[in-house]
Amino acid sequence: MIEIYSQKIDAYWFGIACDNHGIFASSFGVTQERVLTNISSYLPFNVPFQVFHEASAVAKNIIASLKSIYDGQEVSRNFPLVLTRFPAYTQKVLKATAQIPIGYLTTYGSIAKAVGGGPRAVGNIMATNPFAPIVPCHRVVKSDFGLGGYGGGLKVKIELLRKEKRGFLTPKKLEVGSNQLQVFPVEYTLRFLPCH
DNA sequence: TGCAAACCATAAC
DNA sequence: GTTATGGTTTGCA
Repeated sequence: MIEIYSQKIDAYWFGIACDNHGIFASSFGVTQERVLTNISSYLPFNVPFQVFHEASAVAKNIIASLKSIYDGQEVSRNFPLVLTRFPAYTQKVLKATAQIPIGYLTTYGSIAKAVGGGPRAVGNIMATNPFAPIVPCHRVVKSDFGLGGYGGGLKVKIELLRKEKRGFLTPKKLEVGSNQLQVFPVEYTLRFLPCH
C-alpha cells in the first residue's frame, strides 16, 4: 500500500507518496489539492494508495527535507527514489539531473549530450518530473541560459535558483555514467533577470 | 531577433 | 503501429 502524506510548512504544501520500498513521487505547491492531484497522477494506476491526514514520523522527516531543499539548503541524505517503473531513458535523465549540485545548473542539451537522446526528450522528462524538488529539474535551463519552463511556474523556478546562489564563478564537469555533464554557476541564468 | 526545420523519447490513440 | 506533443536547438535571413 502506497501512502500519501501532505503537510503545509510556511507558505507551501509539500507532499510525498511512499511505502517501505521508498518514494514513488513528491511534489510541492501553493495548494494542498494541487499537490495531491499532482502526486497521484504519478502513481502506477494499478497500485492501491491511501491519503493520510497525519504524516508518519518517516514521512514528516522527508517532508522537512523537501522544505529544506525549497529553502536552498544543502540536504545530505539519500532519498530512496523508486525509479524502476520508468523507462530506462527516463531513469538516466532523472539520475543525471539529480547530480547537479546546489549553486549550479545545466541545460537540456547538455543532459542530452551526456545521456544520449535529444534536448526535447529531456525537456519532456523534466516537465513530468515525479520527484520535485528532490530531482532538481529547476536547475535545467535553455542553451542560451534563458529560463526554459517549470511545472510550478517560472516564478518558483527563479525563486529556487536565487536561493541556491553560491557565488561560483566557473563551469565544471561532472561524471555521469561514462560521460561528462557540463554544469554552470546559477549566476549564468540569474544575470539575465531583473534585480538579480 | 525571429522563424523554420530537425530532433527524440513518451504517452495516447 | 502511428501520431501528437513538447520545459529544445541550431541555422539562416
